[in-house]
Amino acid sequence: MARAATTSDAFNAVAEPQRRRILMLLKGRERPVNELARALRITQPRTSKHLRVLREVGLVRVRESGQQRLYALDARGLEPVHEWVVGFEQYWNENFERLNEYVKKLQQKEHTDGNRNKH
Amino acid sequence: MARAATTSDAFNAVAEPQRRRILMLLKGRERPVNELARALRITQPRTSKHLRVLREVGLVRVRESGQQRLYALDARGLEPVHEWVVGFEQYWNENFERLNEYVKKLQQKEHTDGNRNKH
DNA sequence: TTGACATATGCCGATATGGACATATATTTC
DNA sequence: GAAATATATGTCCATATCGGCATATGTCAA
Repeated sequence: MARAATTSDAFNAVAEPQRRRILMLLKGRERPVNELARALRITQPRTSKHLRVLREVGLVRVRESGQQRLYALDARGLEPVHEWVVGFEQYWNENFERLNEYVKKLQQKEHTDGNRNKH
Repeated sequence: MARAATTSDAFNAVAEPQRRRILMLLKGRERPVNELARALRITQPRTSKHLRVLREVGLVRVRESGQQRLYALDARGLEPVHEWVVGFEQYWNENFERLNEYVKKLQQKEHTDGNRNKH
């Protein structure tokens, strides 16, 4: 078996930088494929393929509008990613606090040493 | 060019389910490789390889302890992922609100129709 | 030194990837 | 119907992936 398919879940889908950019471009308003391709400066087929992945994991919806297909963000699929990563928020904050404490200790130590030298 | 290397950034690193589990197991306390392998029910070499990826993107730190190598979580690398996905939080909430509005409109319409039928 | 234990790495195989290109499909316009 | 436009898809390529297995490396203990 190789790597899990990108189409398997949102985690894999957003691992691709271009796809992350597509999702960001779709914030607020829906857009046709060509507009996305131009904005990303990538070919139209490539854009369509990224959109297909995003469609398959449910991060975008399509709407036919004449000749065009308008893609819209459906951010709900990002909730699992959000939940997962939020579960780590305390840990990087905690690390930050530990670092602060460490720096304080260092400063205290320096202070003590300085005093020792004076005696 | 093929798919972006998993070692390139945190987004790719956490796209792998086993690696996400490793990070979750490392919440709170550091663990040696074999313990992780047993917990995940995967082979030790596979575990070591996942840990290597996590090490290279800076999501874990290693500490030698005699025969063992203790891996510890370094969650700071998850901050970019957090920031990115938080930027979409409003959108799934917004969708939720839109759904609510839609339901309200439906109820209003039903109410109006009900009244119309009465006349 | 030898052996037991813990971990990392190298190689192989099957597969999925992202990109480029050509082309199929669908819609609008003339 | 034919041309123009918008999009999707199929094929080919180079490469990276994850997994298994064997094995190298490193550490401790007798």
